[in-house]
Amino acid sequence: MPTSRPITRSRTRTQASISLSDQYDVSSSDTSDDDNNSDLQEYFEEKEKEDGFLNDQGNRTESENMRGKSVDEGRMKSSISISFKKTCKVCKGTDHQAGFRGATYFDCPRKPCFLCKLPGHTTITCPQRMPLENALSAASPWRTSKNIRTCLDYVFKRQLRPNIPTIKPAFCIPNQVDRVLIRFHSRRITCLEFHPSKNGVLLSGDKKGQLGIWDYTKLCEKTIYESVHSCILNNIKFITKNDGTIYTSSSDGSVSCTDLETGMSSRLMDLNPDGWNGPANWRMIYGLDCNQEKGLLLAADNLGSLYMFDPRSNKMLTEPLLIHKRGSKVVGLHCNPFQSDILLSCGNDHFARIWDLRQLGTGKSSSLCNLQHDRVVNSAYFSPRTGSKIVTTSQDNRIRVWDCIFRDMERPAREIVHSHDFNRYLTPFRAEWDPKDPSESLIVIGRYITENYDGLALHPIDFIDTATGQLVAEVIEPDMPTISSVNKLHPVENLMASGSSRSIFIWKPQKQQNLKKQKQVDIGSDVNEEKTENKKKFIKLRKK
DNA sequence: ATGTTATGAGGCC
DNA sequence: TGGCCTCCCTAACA
Repeated sequence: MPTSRPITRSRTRTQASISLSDQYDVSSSDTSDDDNNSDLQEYFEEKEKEDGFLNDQGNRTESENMRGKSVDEGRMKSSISISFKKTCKVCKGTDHQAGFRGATYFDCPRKPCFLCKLPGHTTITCPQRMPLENALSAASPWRTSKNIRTCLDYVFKRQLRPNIPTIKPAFCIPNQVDRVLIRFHSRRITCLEFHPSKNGVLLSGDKKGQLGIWDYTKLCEKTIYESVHSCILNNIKFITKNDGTIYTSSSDGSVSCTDLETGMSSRLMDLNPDGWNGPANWRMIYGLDCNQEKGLLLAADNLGSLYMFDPRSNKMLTEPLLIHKRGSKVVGLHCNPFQSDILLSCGNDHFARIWDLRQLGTGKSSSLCNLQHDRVVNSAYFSPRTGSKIVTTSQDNRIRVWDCIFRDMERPAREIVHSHDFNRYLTPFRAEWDPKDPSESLIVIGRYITENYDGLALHPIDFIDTATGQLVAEVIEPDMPTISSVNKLHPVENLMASGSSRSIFIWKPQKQQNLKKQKQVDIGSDVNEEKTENKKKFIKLRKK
């Protein structure tokens, strides 16, 4: 049985960079799995091949099931009296097993596809699983509705048309790890933000409410402020670019203002002034954004309400306004970069909604537009330059793009199937625009399911061209086996910061970009190895 | 090495 | 509406 191959990819690095693979011997492989292989395991392998578990469709016919069962039982009876058949952890069936085989994950064939949610196949054969070379087939075609509805036309139409370039420049992908802060935070990272004016400063928040400040141009200059919040730090925002003050929101129900130099923070707003009165009464703030023109802060809580206040006078401007279904969490807020009175919100009620702040205060609290999704909307963002497009990330494993917010909003212009449907314990995935792309079409988002790269199970960071639905690049790092759900592109430089578990990675473009996926499906190898080799090494390294 | 646990949303009654 | 159960590629720590 072949063992996993060592990492052979060569990479150039800067002097200051940290490379995990420099710190351990990648060619010395862990041993041991082969010896433990029981007859039973071999039998399961054989049977899977016989039964066509690995067939094209990933389906099993009824007769095959029956046949498998009887052979199975016959064998078990002949050897032992107590049945200890291995069952599928998903459906508890006994004739197959879901899970990793080497670096390739096999789904339970009896469940709908984990990627596109449709029955009849698994993720391995899913037609929506985007290969880099042939990605066009992955996205659904442009949709046009006959019912063209004009929305926000009065704001955008004239100003924006001339600003949209006709020639699309080549994308520049930061696909090579430049430097890393391993275990910088004590809990998983929940948000990242580049300082808008201080070069090389990256701010990060974690699940515990701690704020991290890292000058990545000087590797050693990093600070953690521990007492900014008491639980999940959800957002970091600036009101003025040259300010040394940041505004943060948290699941502790507060919005804080923190001085970056001193770490002194003050509460601007606290939805839980009486402390903990049980989970039913606890309020959390997930959405936060600022209206740059007016210098206002907008925050939204877990019960569907929006709060507007002036951070200078620390006065609430209006009563809390219900902008999503009562009792449902508002997950995100985003002010339009071109017209900051236009607000985009998204929430657990499966909607993203567009609002005009000028109409909110006058008691006319109906939204301009409601964008329906099939499940929870993790994020919704206006495009960074013109604000005329919207990208949303929903838990139904689809990224939706609305192309022109002053035209047809009935349906998204494009739906891209992409794996970001997570169960608990992860920071929600959010597709974000590349602020440097003049065509406003490139987005970045981490991927949940693994891909097999030269025998390594890795979670890539995907760059997708929303104009075509094409997967432009999938960025991986052999030393990063964890999921990178927080990804932030630098507003000016060709850099990306990504938060993966407790570590932060800074990525830069490779001189010669090699975007071709090095994929090897090694069905049948390393059958017993649940955790891949690189994962084990990463764990070892972190324990040092 | 293996078990535990942090936790959220959907679905059912 | 609320309580209870379930859940598929986690990650870190006992």
